[in-house]
Amino acid sequence: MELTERKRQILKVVVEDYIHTAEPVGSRTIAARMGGSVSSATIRNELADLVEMGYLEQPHTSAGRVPSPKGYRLYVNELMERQKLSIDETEKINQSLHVKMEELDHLLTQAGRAVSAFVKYPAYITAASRKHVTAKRFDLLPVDEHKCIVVMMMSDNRVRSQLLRMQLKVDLEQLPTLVTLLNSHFTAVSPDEMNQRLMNVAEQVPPQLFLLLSQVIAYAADALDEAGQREIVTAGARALLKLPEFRDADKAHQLMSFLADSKEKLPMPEEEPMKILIGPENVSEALQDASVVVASYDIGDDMRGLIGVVGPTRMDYAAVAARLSGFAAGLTRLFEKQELPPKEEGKE
Amino acid sequence: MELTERKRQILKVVVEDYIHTAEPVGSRTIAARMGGSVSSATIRNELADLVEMGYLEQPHTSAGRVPSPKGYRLYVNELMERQKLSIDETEKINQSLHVKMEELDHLLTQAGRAVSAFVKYPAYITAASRKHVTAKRFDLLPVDEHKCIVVMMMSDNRVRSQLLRMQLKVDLEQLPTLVTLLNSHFTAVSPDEMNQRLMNVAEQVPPQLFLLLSQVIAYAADALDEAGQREIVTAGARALLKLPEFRDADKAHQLMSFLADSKEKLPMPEEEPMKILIGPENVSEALQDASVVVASYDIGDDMRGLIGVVGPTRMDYAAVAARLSGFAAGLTRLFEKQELPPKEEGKE
DNA sequence: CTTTAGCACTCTCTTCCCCGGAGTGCTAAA
DNA sequence: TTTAGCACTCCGGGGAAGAGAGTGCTAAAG
Repeated sequence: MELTERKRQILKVVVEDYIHTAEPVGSRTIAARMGGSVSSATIRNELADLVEMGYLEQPHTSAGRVPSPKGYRLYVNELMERQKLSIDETEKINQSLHVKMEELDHLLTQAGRAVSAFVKYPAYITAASRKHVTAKRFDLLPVDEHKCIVVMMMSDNRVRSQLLRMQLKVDLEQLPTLVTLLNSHFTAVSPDEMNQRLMNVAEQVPPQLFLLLSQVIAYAADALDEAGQREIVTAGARALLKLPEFRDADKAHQLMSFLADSKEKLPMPEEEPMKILIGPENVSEALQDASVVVASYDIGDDMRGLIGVVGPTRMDYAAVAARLSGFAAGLTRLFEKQELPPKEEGKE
Repeated sequence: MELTERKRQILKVVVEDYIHTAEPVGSRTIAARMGGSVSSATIRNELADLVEMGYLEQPHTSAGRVPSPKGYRLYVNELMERQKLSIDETEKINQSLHVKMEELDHLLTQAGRAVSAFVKYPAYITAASRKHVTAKRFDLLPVDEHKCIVVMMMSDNRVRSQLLRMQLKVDLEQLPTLVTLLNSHFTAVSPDEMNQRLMNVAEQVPPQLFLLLSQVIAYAADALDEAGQREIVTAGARALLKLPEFRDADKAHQLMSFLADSKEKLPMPEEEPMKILIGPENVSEALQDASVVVASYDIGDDMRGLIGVVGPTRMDYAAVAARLSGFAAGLTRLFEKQELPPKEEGKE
C-alpha cells in the first residue's frame, strides 16, 4: 500500500493532536483540522490503512487512533517542521547560560536545570569524558614545615590544588628539587603510568621526600581520574509527574529511579549533532515507553558534551528539538569563549 | 481528663501501628497488640477519650483512629523509645561516608544520598555558612607571558586556584612584588573590603600590574563568596512516590518542587543537636502535611552543618532519628579527622 | 466505678451494571 | 473514489448493592 500525501497529512495531524491532548484522535477531529475538504468517512478509510501499515494504533476497536513508534519515527524524520525559536526565546536560553564558568560542574547543573525548565521534561547533561587528561605542570608551595600546597595544571588547562599535610617534616629547601622531578617525570602521563614511575624513582629519592612525592602523586591521580570522569547530571525529573502517562506513581517512580541511577545507561549517540530515540528504539528496558532527544555540543579540542531530554513517546519533538539545539549552540559558544586558550594574540 | 498510663500505651500503639500501615487503627488491633489484657470495648472507651483530648483523630465516624500532630508530638517527646542502631548498621553508615574529601560539595551530595537511601525518605543537607571566610595567603605561578595561576589559601585552609589569562603582557619579574602586595593588603579581609582596598592601591601600582591585580581580586572575591554560601543539597526526593500519602501525583509534585527550589525555606534550627518538626509545626506552607527531622553536625571552628529528612507526618521518627544521629556523628568525626589542621602544633 | 459482651448502626470501598457518548466499520448511493 | 447513513463496539461515569471494618451505646458482670 502506498503512503499517499494525504495519508502523511493525516498522520501528521494525528501525531500533533495526540502530542497535545494525550487522547486518541478521532476521524471527526482530523477532518475538522484538515479544513473540511474531506469528510470523516474518508478519513476513516485512510486511518484503517494507516493502522494496517503500522503507523497508527488503536487502543480498542471503537477508539480513536494513537501514533505507533513507527508513526512517530516517520513524523520525526519527514513530517515534523523544524521549529524556529523566537529571538526572544533564543535570548532567554542564552541568558540562562550566563554562569561564571568557575566550575564545570556548576555549569552542567545550571544548564541541565535550564533545559528542563524550558522544555518541561527531565533533562540530563554530561561533558564528554576527557579521555587523556594528564598533568601538564606541577608546583609545590611551602606553607610551613608540615604543610604545603600542591598545584597541578592539567592538559586541558584546568588547575587543581590542595593543601597537603606532611607526615614528616621536610626541608623546604628540597621542594624545588621535588618540583623538578615531578615536572620531568610525571607530566603528560596517565595516572597508572604515574604510579608506575613512582615506583621507579623510589630509590633515587630520600625517604622523607618520597613520602611527600607519593602523596602528591596520589592526589594528582585522583584529580585526573575525577577530571576524566564523565559525570552525568540530571535535572527536573519531577516534571514527569505533570504528564498524564506518569500519573501512576509506580511508573513515575520507576523512570525517576532510572534517571537518578543510570549514570551510564542513558543513550549517548556520539556521531550526529542531534538524535531522537523513540520508545522501543531505546536499548534500556526502562525507556521502552519513553523517548529521548539528545544533542551534542562542542567543548573544544574535539571534545563533545551531550545534553538530552527524556519524555513520554508523546513528546513534543519539534519543540524539544528546537530548544535543545538552541542550548547546544549556546553551550558551544560558551566554551569557545571561555574554555579554550586564546589561539592568537589578538582575540577580543 | 487525665492522661493515664494506659492511655499513653494505647496512643503509643496507635502511632506505631499507623506509622507502618498508614491505615487508621481499630480497637481490635490495639487490644491484640496490648497482649489481650483488656477487651476492645475498653479500648474504645479510652480511644473516645483520646480523641476528645486531641491526641487522636477520626477520619470519619466509623473508622479507626489516626494520630493528630499533638499525638505525634507526645509520642516523640515521651513515648518513643530511642532506637539504638546495630553495630552492623552503624558500620554501614560510616562506610557510606568514606569519601575522598577533596570537594566539600561531593561530600554533601554523597552524604545526602546515603541518608536518603538509609531512611527511605528525601533528605537535605547543608554546611553551615562560613561567614567569615577570608583569604589567608596568595601565590601567583607564572605560566607564560599571557597566563599565570592564582592560588589562594582561605582561612579555613581550603585552597582554590585557577588559570588566569592576562590581557597585557606582564613582566614575570614583577609577579613576586604583586604577591607581596596581595599578601600584605588583601588577606584576612572580606571581599567587599578587598575591592575597597583595590581602589586605594590603584595609584601605587603600574597600570599593567593593576589590571592583573584586579583580575586576581575578582577571582578571589568570587571564590570567597562561593565558599561562604550555604549550599543545600537535596537527595532522594523520589522516595516520596513510594508512600501512600503521596500516591497522588499532584501532592508529590508539590512537595518535590518545594524540595527542589526551597534552598532557603527548609527548617534549620541551629541550637539543639536534633529537632523534630511535626506537620503544622513547620512554618512553610508546603510542609503542613509533612514532618521534618533535622540533626546538626560539627564542622570544626564552631561551625555546624545540618542534615535533615522530610517525610509524611506518619514518619518512623524513632528509626529516622537514630539513623540521623548516626550520620551526624559520622560527619562530625569525618571533619575532625580531615578538615581541621592538626591541633598539637598550636593552631593559628 | 470499671470492664465487658452484644448489637445495631455508620461509613467506606469494591463490584456490578447500566447507559450515554464517541468513534468505528460497513454498505450503498452519489 | 468519496460520502452519508447506520448499526455496533467499547470506554467511562454514575448509581446501587453488599461486604467489611469499626464504632457507640446499653446493659450486665466484676
